Amino acid sequence: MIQEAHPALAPERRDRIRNLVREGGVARVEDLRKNLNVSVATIRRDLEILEEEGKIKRVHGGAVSMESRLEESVFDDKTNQASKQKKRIAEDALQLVGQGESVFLDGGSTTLFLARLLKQRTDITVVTNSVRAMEELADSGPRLIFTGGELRRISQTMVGPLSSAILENIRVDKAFMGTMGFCLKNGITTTDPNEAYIKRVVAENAGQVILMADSSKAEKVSFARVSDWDQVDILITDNDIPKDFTKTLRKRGIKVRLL
Amino acid sequence: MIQEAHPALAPERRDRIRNLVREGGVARVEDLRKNLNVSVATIRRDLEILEEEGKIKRVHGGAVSMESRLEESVFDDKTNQASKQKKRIAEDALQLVGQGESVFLDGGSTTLFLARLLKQRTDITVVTNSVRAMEELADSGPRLIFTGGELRRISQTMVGPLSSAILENIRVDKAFMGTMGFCLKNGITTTDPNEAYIKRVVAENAGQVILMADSSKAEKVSFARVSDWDQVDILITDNDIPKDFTKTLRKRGIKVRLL
DNA sequence: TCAGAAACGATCAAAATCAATCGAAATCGA
DNA sequence: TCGATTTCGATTGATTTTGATCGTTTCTGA
Repeated sequence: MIQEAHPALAPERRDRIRNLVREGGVARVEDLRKNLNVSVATIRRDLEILEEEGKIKRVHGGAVSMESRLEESVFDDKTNQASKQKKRIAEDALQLVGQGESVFLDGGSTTLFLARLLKQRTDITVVTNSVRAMEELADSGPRLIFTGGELRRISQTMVGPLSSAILENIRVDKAFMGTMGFCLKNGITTTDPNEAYIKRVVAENAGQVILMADSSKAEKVSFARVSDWDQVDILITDNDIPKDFTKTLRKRGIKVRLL
Repeated sequence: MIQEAHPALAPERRDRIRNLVREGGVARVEDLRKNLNVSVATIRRDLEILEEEGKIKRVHGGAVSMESRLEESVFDDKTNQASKQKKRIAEDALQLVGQGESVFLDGGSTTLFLARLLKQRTDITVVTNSVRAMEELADSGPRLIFTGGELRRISQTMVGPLSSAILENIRVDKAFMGTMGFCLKNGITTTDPNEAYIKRVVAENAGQVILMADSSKAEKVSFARVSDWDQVDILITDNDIPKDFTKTLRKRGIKVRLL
């Protein structure tokens, strides 16, 4: 084991605490102590400071993160089976992103996982209307273009006519989309007409449209229609999807990737 | 001991320190000493100088870079005198925001304070190109329109032609702007031409332009010219600004609010 | 509700780091 | 070359940070 030459500098240590708390959503004092190799007293003092700065909130036994709504999803994700599915889908989607390409990410938890994976890829350009995806990539990562527009708080995405103003001016190689529901008869549907409209505009200006949706979304129909299947090039989903569903789509010329 | 050809020249050494600190985000005195082969006293003196120049921030045991990520923690340093000033300016600016108005906030620490205060105001519309301001208002608060465009990471703002595409389509009652420098002769200046361009577009489409800048920015000239004084309607600054500066501006029809 | 366990805050002493000072060495200008 | 000035390194006392201890508070399960 490498003997730690010097203890970490105080701000450095606090930064690490902050990240640990944020990544896990919560962190115990004891875990932080082991992780950073300092006494609990130091951890407590640091937590006190971070609380004053509003970065975390102390609770008995540890601290919870106050930053980035983004992470709260990860929080209830850990145990959640569906999010493991989403993560696998995102990992598969990552392989479709070629060198130097430009990609669009819409707002949704599945594409958010993909955003996280794309952080390493500085060779590409990411276009998104998702606040969370942007936050994920704000510090470092690929070239980032944000659509702007009016904030729809419930989904943390940018929507409306102003958004499409930018979208109409750009063209992406691949558009990665989530959805609330997809079925053979009604195509792709989602909850909000504004969201649907944005997705439609993007799809029209994309080289390929890649739909990322786990099988729980299959045969679900939501309120607002996004598009028909002929707009979709690739569907990434999991094995629990009905066999004949896959067959029909493939017959229509859509590539289906099962995980 | 190895015969060092020449001990590094002082400015050369400081440059190396600055790079080491920036690369690592942080650096401890002891490591710098070993690295540069000088005494700790010298390192300390150098750090002192670099801190005065604003390149780094000293902390117990070393220094953290002001030119990167960890800057953020310094950013909302409550004890910092300059940020108190900025807060006061923001509080004054808040009083200028009328019922139901639409306002623009640019990217800068002063306007960020204002964003924080505007969180309570659900009656207004906020337009911004600042990621941080958006994050501040993402959860709740006023109607929020984000300009979009390409992310400029160093300032965490949206810039470029795509940004102006949206900006040209909207009109705000009041535009609140920060700046890097302002002087009587050269008007308003900032570091980046892209930023400057956005500010200029906004100013043209705003009912009133309100400049928020503490007195330390007075008579400073930066690289990129934003606009002349005739674009500005109100300047909010503090009492340390030279008397004749105020007088001249008022003569030119600009309202100056001193705090 | 109560008792044991865990976590907490306050306090103090040790260690690390810092600021101030002084003298030596290098540099500069005449 | 000489004196002045600046830069550097070493020493010392002051300050800050850290870890350990101990009494108190909070949580948990019976």
